[in-house]
Amino acid sequence: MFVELDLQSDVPIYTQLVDQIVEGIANGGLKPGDPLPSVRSLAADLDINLHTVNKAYQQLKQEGFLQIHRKQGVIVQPGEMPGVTAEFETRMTRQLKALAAESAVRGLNAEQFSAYAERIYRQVSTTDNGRNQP
Amino acid sequence: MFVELDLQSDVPIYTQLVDQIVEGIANGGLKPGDPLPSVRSLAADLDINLHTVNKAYQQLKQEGFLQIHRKQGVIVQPGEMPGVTAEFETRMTRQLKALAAESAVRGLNAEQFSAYAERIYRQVSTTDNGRNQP
Amino acid sequence: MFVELDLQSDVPIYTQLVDQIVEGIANGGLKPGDPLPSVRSLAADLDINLHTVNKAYQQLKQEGFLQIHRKQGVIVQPGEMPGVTAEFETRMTRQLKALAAESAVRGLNAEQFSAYAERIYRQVSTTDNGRNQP
Amino acid sequence: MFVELDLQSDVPIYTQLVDQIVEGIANGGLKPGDPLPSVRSLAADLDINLHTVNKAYQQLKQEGFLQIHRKQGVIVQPGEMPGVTAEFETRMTRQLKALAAESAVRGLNAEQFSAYAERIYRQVSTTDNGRNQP
DNA sequence: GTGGTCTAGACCACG
DNA sequence: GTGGTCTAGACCACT
Repeated sequence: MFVELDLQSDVPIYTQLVDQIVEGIANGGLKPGDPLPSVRSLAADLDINLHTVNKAYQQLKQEGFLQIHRKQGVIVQPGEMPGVTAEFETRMTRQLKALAAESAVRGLNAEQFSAYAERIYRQVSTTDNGRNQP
Repeated sequence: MFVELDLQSDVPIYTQLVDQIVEGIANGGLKPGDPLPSVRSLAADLDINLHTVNKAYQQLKQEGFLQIHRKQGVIVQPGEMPGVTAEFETRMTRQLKALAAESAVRGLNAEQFSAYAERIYRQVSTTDNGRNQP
Repeated sequence: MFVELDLQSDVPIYTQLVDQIVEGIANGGLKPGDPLPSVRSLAADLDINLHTVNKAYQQLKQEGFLQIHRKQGVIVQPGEMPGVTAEFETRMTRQLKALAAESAVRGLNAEQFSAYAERIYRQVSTTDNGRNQP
Repeated sequence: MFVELDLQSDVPIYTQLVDQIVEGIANGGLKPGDPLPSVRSLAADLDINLHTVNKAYQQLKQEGFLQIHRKQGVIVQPGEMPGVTAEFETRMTRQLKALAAESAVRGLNAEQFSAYAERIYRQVSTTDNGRNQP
């Protein structure tokens, strides 16, 4: 598994898991329809609690990135991924606002900030999922 | 006071307070050397506990954005603000990574993402603090 | 628990706690990776408030001497301890300066002062942490 | 006046004042019998509160470093300075213990620690008051 | 059961 | 009147 957890981070483990699965989808490591490990096996692999993995999966299902079937197990949402929802936009705006403000105070200008954001994006999403072309 | 809190949010109150004060500095509403309300008066204003305000102030002091004096109370760091530290870069990278990945999955491309970031920056930092020019 | 507090002292309880935990690390009573009591149990043991214990733990975490995990609780920083930082040097210099000056006025000469310092050091750091050898 | 205060330090102003006067005595800038500014004039000079200066003077008088006369004003203790009292030894031991422990944890060995202490001593007490000879 | 957060109310040191 | 410290008690997120 490609997941790396930092158990001593202040970021909850299930959140780290969510983030890394989303990253996996973004960089093409996980493609629509791909299977994910079962809750039990992933928990065993990562040596964390079942509930923690389950919570991450449930959140990803709730947001439409995963499907959870009783028999087949867990798979990456086949077909269309959810687009930019109002909820996501609110969340992203709130977080970017805080980052942008702190960046500004620390001396980064608008260009530097957006260039930084773009660089991170390109690191995270090296491969293309086929619909993010200009 | 210009602070608006969302007591229902899952973002801790003291974090919201920290963010909004940083925003205040970024947009010029708070200038270096400006006084901030005492913990007691701000707590009363916002109808929250003084310890919550204190926690926010302490964090901002710790990061070098505020100074806390015995008698004069709390003021915005006069002179130079702290620059881009390693901790800040780590934190910003981690958060941007998650946002960028989710944005990519939801269909935003690199240009859209960085343009969004830049737009937020310009909203937050309308006035200029004098050193963020190209 | 090896902690002894003087509730009458003008030294804050959380500071005494911080000092004694650092001492514990210095004399080998606490080794890297060792667990510390939970805030609640230590507070109960010492008959003080859990917030006071928490404040001490947070400060030690902040300085890099402890790690605070979600579930496992609190452990002594495994691996490398933080070295001599600029802040520490500033703090130590300030305190030693005051002590040295008063010692001089009270009739101790340089050799006596440094011998006293060395004696205290050897009392405090009886065992060896493996890297303080000449 | 040779006093320099850091108003944004967490060290109380009166303590800084006490320390600097003791330093003045240690380095010979202030000799036994020398007059000190009146409470009023020193407070005016340093732009601090009368009470603050008074508190520092009272503490120094209490410890036997100053004499305060109604008419003549304040003078450095003429004749013999107080020696090493039990109270001072307790205080010095407590502070050195904490410093030594933290130094040990941060990787300084006994020699480095005592050498550091000696170096500070010699900075502070360049001139000799005539009785600190070996 | 752990730490994280918040509240309420109190006393003290500082200036 | 200010922040610093401490207590008591509560709810919540995480595991």
